[in-house]
Amino acid sequence: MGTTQLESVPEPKYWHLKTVLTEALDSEFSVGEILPNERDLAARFGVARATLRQALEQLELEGRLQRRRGVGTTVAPPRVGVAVGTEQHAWPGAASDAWQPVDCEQAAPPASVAAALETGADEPVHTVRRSRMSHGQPVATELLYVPAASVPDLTAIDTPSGAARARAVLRELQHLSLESQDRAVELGSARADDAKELDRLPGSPVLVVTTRFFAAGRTAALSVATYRADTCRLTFGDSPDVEIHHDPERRAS
Amino acid sequence: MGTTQLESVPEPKYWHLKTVLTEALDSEFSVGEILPNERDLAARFGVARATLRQALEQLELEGRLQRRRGVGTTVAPPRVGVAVGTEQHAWPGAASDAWQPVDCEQAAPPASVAAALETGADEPVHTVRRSRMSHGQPVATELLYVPAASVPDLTAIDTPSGAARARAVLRELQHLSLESQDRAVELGSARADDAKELDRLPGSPVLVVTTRFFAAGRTAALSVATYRADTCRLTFGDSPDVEIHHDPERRAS
DNA sequence: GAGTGGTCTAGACCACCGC
DNA sequence: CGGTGGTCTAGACCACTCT
Repeated sequence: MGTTQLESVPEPKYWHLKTVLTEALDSEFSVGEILPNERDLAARFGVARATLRQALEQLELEGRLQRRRGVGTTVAPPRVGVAVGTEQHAWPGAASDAWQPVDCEQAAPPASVAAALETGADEPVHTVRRSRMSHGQPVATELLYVPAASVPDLTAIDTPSGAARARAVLRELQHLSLESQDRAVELGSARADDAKELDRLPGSPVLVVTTRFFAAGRTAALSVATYRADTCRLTFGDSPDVEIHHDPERRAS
Repeated sequence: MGTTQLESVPEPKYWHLKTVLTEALDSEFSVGEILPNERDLAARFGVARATLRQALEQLELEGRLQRRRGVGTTVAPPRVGVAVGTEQHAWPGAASDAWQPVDCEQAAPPASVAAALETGADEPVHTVRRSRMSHGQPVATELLYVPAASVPDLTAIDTPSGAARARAVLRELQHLSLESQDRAVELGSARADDAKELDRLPGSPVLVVTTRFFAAGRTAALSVATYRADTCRLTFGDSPDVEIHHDPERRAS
């Protein structure tokens, strides 16, 4: 008797808040517009600031909002499509692949990288840093690991430093014939240095694209690219210029 | 004078906590082991429970931990590689593509889907639900939108319902010749129904893979697949069986 | 300096699981 | 039922940006 519990599954406040805010964003706000600050918003919805923030966090994760400390919260533009699968059967650095060489150092790679390269822990590896821009904003950073054995003609003498050295490594790489490659995408959180370069806070969600390049029966290079998950949609198709804008958090059909 | 601020950039507590916990996971714990509960852990580290949870949340996002309400926190196994790019030039449903038909209904799709299908809002669309398992665990759910025009021989009469109807739609799809396809990956948060099927809470981070199938100069089908971001690594390469286990949050080199 | 988002606290209660 | 993680509160202070 009595307890006709139609409210048996009360959805969390932050979830409901997110729904309300999503609808407001769709109907009442335009891209770039700044929202009221968190204290005001929380008061307006009658919740604690922490609860409001939980909703904002998810909306930022979904690419709907952009928050910047000291500035405010703004409505984010639709995610940019970033082509990741077009350079099939081409070495990194070939014919302008949207990446910009930044730096290069020869050092022992992390253990996980050494394992993937199937190389000894003592074998020297060139570590090339590159970055990628889109619409004037940095969208990705990359660490490209190239075993010294893959670029035998490159001596320590004739490689100056910094970007020039990075370009030299990439140039040497073109001499090998690429047999195949291998890609994987997973979710990660930004390291401190990547976060700085991507203009985000450490720990921000990122899409990590790991690519292995095979040549001469070996893993000739390994690329670990870190894309901003909030602003990027990685495209793999034959026509990378399309814009779908599918809502990652869509309402029930 | 005095203030020789070598501590000028104090890293947040939760960040430091995460580092400590990561190292502990690497050295002192094995897969499947259960951690102390959050209240004990927080007390042990001398922080508030909310602060500890912030660290745990990131570790779960990175696939290092698995938390389940009412049960506890356990050390997660390495992410499973899930092949996403092998069915090149093949229709969904062809020759066992790891997906299992669940359901099918004929309804008006969300606006964003209708736009991607370049179909009128009034044109009927078959919506096939499928799910994907790996290692006995559900890893993905999919909504496959097939405009009625793509499967003209399928009448409402001879399609029973549920999984059988889903299979019928997939079977009819094979009659078209697939011209090309298009893929995109982005971060999203799980809808309530997807979350339930993936054994996660609503809002959990997911990788949304949107695939468009082209035939006869049209978009003949649209697939929106939702993968658990904490447990999955999407693989696109020619050899999907490899295991890299690259640490998404790796320490400085 | 004023205003923003980011971090942190010490509590409370709830929803869920397994015994 | 007891124990777990999930939600929520009402504060406080900090780091940052802009003016």
